[in-house]
Amino acid sequence: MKTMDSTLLKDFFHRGDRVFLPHVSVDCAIFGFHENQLKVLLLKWKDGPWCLPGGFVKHVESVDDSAIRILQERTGLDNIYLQQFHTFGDPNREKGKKIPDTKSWMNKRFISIGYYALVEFSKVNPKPDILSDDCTWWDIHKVQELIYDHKQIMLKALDSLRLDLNDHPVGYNLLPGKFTMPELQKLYETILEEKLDRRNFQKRILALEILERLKERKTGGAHKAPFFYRFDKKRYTKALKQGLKLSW
Amino acid sequence: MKTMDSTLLKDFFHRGDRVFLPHVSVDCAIFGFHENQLKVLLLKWKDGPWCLPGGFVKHVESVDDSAIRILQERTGLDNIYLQQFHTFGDPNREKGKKIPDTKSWMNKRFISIGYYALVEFSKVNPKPDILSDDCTWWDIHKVQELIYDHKQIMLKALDSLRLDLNDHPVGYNLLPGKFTMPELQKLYETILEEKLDRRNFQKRILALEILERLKERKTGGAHKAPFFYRFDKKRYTKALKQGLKLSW
DNA sequence: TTTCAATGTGTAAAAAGCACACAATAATAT
DNA sequence: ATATTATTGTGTGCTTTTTACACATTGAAA
Repeated sequence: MKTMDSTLLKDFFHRGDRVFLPHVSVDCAIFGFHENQLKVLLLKWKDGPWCLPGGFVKHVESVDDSAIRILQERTGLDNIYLQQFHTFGDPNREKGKKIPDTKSWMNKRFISIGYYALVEFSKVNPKPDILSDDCTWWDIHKVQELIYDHKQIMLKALDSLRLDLNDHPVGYNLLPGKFTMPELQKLYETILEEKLDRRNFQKRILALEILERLKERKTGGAHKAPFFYRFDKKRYTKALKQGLKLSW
Repeated sequence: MKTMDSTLLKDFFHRGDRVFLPHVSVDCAIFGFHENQLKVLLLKWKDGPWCLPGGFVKHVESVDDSAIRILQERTGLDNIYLQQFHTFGDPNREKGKKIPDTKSWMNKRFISIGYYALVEFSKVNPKPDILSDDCTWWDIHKVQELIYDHKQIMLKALDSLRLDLNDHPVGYNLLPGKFTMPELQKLYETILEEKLDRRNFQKRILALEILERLKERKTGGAHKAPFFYRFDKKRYTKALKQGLKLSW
């Protein structure tokens, strides 16, 4: 196994540019929601720093498809909510880059196309890539130094997510199939980093007419049992397409 | 002159990739406002179709700087309002591409980073590039077929501009130093493709507190002379930075 | 059975958005 | 000169949305 890995790796560094476009990469900020906190999926390079999951664009592959492939490989999920948000093109963005093979295509300058993804935390099966030996969730507030400009990319992804909250509903991609109103509110509060009024939040969200209240209540916690809700997939999709007019 | 041009051109096709990154291009939708219409600056390839002004990224140049350079070359202007809005990465986006030199780097697949720019129409000095023989303003509604996916890029730029109207003021970059309220309103109406109520528009815009009314009025037209206004640069810049909360 | 903390629901006040009317005026026509 | 006309400047009441806040209900725990 180890031999195969290192053969693969050597080949990748040596002539990866036969498969992938040189100078172009894709980086993904994958967000999940767990225990009332927004999490981001990070990789740890073998004997190196943490970074965002990323990869390269095949010669006959759209950039969107590259992102989809990368996400599939790291999370095991298809059909992920995905948004391209910015392309990072500073020639010094990979300061400190040091690939063993100095002549490798990998040692060249890369422009990176940033995507953010929203996934259901519990469904993700984190898997490291060929360059890394760890792949785990981090609380977004506990993320320290990341490689290159990845911290900046992550923060811009978060900003974009916040802005998107103004014209897209987001819960469908981050919450389990059924959830309570307080849970949905916590999600919004976490993304916005702002406390919202419980009653007004409920009114606003229900006014979108994309939620369906179930007969079932969530029991187990102390205190009064809240109702479960689920998204009306059809109305939700419609709302996504035509855009909402919220303003948080 | 002709010889020098063709030498340059030949060199550009042959070994332009010594100067520029392969596979990466920048395309710009440059918008201006003239005679109550939104205009876009287009180039016409020698014996070919119309296209957006574009170019390539030098090996030691940020993508933003490439866009700034391209804009400078086409318009003669520095300090242009510039927004990166999307990166176009479909492998078939340049369908029908046919560069004479089949082995040229130019014949390879390109991923294009889209920017839109807002400029003061009257200050622009349109200049064709090495590949084109015409560079002129087009009414955005009269733009027909463009090369590759450039029409789609232009439309997405317009969409992005419309969205940006919700959190940025825009007039400063598109209007002359002093202008009347009806002129500013026409600009908004043109971008939004929607008629607005004169009185409510004025109230909303003035409430932003980024305008300064001058003593002077615009004379010459028939009927009552409207006041001139100008943007308070300081407040305008502040509003740009911190973002507005409009919703058109 | 009482207590506690969280949920479900409603209502009044404030703010923002919207529709609309009338007076003032600069050029033009008479 | 004078009247005409289209456009600008300004205000006001109505409607809708947002915001602030109160009270009854309820499931688990003490």
